[in-house]
Parts: sequence; C-alpha cells; structure tokens
Amino acid sequence: MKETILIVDDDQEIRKLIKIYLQNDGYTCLEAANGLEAVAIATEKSIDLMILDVMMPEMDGISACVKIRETQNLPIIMLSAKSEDMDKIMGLTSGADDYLSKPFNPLELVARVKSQLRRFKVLNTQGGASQQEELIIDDLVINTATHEIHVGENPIRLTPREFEILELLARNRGIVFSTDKIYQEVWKEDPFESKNTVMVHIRKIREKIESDPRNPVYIKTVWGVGYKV
Amino acid sequence: MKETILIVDDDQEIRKLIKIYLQNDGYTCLEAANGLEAVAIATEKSIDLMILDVMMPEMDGISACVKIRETQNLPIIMLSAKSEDMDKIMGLTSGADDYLSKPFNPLELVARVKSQLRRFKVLNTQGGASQQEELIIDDLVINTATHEIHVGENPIRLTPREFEILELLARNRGIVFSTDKIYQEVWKEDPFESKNTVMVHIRKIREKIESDPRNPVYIKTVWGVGYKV
DNA sequence: AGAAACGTTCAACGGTTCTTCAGAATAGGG
DNA sequence: CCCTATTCTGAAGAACCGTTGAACGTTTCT
Repeated sequence: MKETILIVDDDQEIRKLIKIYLQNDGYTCLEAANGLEAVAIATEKSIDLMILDVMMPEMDGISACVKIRETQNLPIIMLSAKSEDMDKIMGLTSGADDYLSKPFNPLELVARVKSQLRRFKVLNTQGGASQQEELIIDDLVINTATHEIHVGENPIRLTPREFEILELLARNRGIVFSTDKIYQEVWKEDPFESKNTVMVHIRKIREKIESDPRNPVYIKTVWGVGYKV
Repeated sequence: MKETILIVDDDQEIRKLIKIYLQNDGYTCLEAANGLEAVAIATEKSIDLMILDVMMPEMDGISACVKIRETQNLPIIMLSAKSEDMDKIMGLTSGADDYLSKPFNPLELVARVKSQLRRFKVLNTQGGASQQEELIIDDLVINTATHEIHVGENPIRLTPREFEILELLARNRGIVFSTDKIYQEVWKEDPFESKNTVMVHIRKIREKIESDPRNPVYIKTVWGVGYKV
C-alpha cells in the first residue's frame, strides 16, 4: 500500500505537474492551494509526506510547516522560487526535512520524496523496535517494563488508561494530541460520543503527577487543539 | 564505588556544568574537548559511560561514537544542538543508547545517566551469569536445578506449571507480564480461549508461598496489565 | 486399575476503574 | 470588557477485571 502525499502550492499548474509524476509512481495525492487548506487537510486526513511551497497567500509555507509540526510528525519538503530563501528556510528551523528550489526537475522531487519516506520509515521502525523502556521527563520517570512511575523519589500509582495516555504523550514529547487522537491511540477505536472521557483522565493524571494541577508542568494544554508533554 | 563518566564537548562551560551535576551525584568525571581526545582517553582509562556532543571540531561525536564502539561496549548518551530528527537518527544508528537535545535540563541528563548505567548493569549481569540456578527474592529461594522452593526454612511443593510461572516471573523481577504473555511463555502456544487459567495458577502459587494471599508480597497484581514479582 | 494430584473451565462476587453528565472556571476573539 | 467556545471539576452509576470456590476432565503415581 502506497503513501499519501499532500501537495501544497498556490499554482494549480505546478500542483498538477507534481501530481502526475507522483501518481505515476503509485502515490496517492491530495492538493491544497495555501497553508490554511493544508493545515485543515492534514488534521483530518492521514498524510505521510507533505510538499510545501514557501510563497503562498493566506498562510505561507513556513508558518504552515510550523503549525503542522505542532501536531504531527511527518516528512516535509519545502519548495521555494527564490534560491536565497533556502538559507532562510533552513535557518528558521521550521522543521522542514528537505528543500528544493524552483524551477526543479520533477524526477528529482520524486527521488527526494522516496528518500524522505524511506528515512522516515527507518526512524519509525527503529523508534518502535528500540522501545526506550524508561521515559524521563525532568523529575518524571516512566518505566514501561515494570509499569512504575516516579516523580522525584515518590512512586505514583496510575490506572491502566492513565498509564497508556501518559506513555503516549511522553513517547512523543512536544507533539500535540487532540482528545480524539488520544482516544484513537489508547482505546484503539474511534471516538464515538466521548469528548470528556479523555479530559477527565488527563485531570486524574495531573492530580497524581503534578504538584500544582492548576499549573501543570508535565502535561500542558494547547488551547483548542489538545494536550502535550 | 561509583562509575567513571567521560564528558565530551568542545564547550568548556558545558563540560563544567555537566561535571558539577554528575560529581554531585558521586560520579567520577573525565573531560575531552573533541572526538580524538575522547577516543584516546577511552582507550587508556576505564570508562563506564560517555556523554558525547555531536558537533565538535577535530572529530565529531558520531564518528567518535562509531570508533569507540569498535573496541568497547559502554553506554553512550549523545548531545545535539539541533533538535532535528537527522541528528537523532544518526546518533541512534551509530550506536548511541540515548540522546538529548540542547539546551537540556542537567537533572534530566543525570536521570538518563543513571538509567543507562542501571540498564547496562542489568544487561551485563544477566548476560554474564545468564543461567542463575538459584533465584532469591527476600525469603523466597527458588532452585531451578533441583526444582526446590523454600520460603524461609520451610520447603514448598509446586506443580510443574506453577513452578514455571513463578520461575518466569522471578527471572524477570519487576517486569510485568500479562496473562497472555505468561501463557505464551509457559505453555509455548497461543492463548486461545483461556483467560482464567493463568489467574487460577497465580492464586495457587500465592496460596502456597504467601503468608497472606490477600496481600501478596512476592507476586503483585498490576491492575489491567498483569503480574510481576 | 484405582486413587490422587493436576490442569482447566465456569459463574458469581467485590473492588477498582471508566464513563457520563452538568455546572463552574477559564482562555480567546471581537 | 463582554461573550462564546473550550476546558476543568466533582460526583455517581456503569462497566470492567481480578479473585474465589467448586466442579469436571486429564494425567500421573501407587
């Protein structure tokens, strides 16, 4: 099964061009004309890689890149019309994985897409296989093998669900998970009529691991989006 | 006796900072300013763990990591200025055991150092005397050679299945096993329609080795997950 | 072959945990 | 500064899971 790639550019011609080449290699392609659309599509569809133009109306590529990186971890290839932007892109540490300046050779883009997907797969399987069994966040230590949790020196008792949620967030530090996403990952089923459930669990966890649950140190709330460690 | 740790970073300030924290925890610290120095020191001194910066003059951290790994087996924690995945992958593939991106919390580094040393010690003792004949947990003595079990002075009689389960748990102290996992390990077949079987055996074992089966000392229940010693 | 020990299954119980709901508190946008 | 959408909070019923006791089939021992 081939990966899904989101092409983001305000020029429809360019989108079409890229799409033809990628589909020719068997990839599924989605399109967006600006950063806002891109963010919207990225949140509701499952995207494996994104090709992102820098110069766009509504929301530029760099902002979109930052925005998407907040919630998802996927390879991003930036496109730029001016070659002087390259330094800017890289310097901004907006989290792009690769870049290409227009005009570009479509075959080179395809090659880079393949390369990024391969690299990312390695990263993921390695991360999955090497399964760090002890997750450490400041004074919080989560041992996934023994199911023990400590804050500083004192042991903490978490229920199964609580443990799984915390583990999920801790394994993906900094990445924001929506309540729906958390539900999906932990319960392994679609969130039907449960919005509060996850929130209540988050609260319970905070009560146990945070010294001041009102001002959480470990699990932060990202307003309108979700939670992250 | 505490372990010796080699700190490798081109920035003297950072070396000093790390050193202060580690010495505060009783570790002996050595310093190196680049990969070449690190390799030199590692070959002539006995190092238990190494903290290695990625970006350095003379020889970068990744090369140093590879070089040292050729001759020695010790835990290596990589430091990286850029929090980008690239560095992380490179660090991991070159044989590092853990990584941390700058700027980091010194206490977190200390926690990771402890974690790695613990992990490594376990690995070594387990690998070295891999087939421990006598497993001792407090007053519980399990002799795997003679199949005898004692709690304090009194001998206990366990059935084969019970013995195997207890041995499995005792050999992996602290690690949680789900009932399915136990079934797999002991029966060597997939748990088809047996959910209670393992639980009942656990009960039988507890009846025999625990003075108060209601409040087990040796085999603990981890709610929603499984059992552990 | 008979008896004892062992392994497995079942159903009921009790405690823990999960979910839901409604109201209160809070952050952001205009 | 007010309003709205979102998040937090507390409590209570429901659902879940581990524990128990007993019964039945199987294997092992005498």
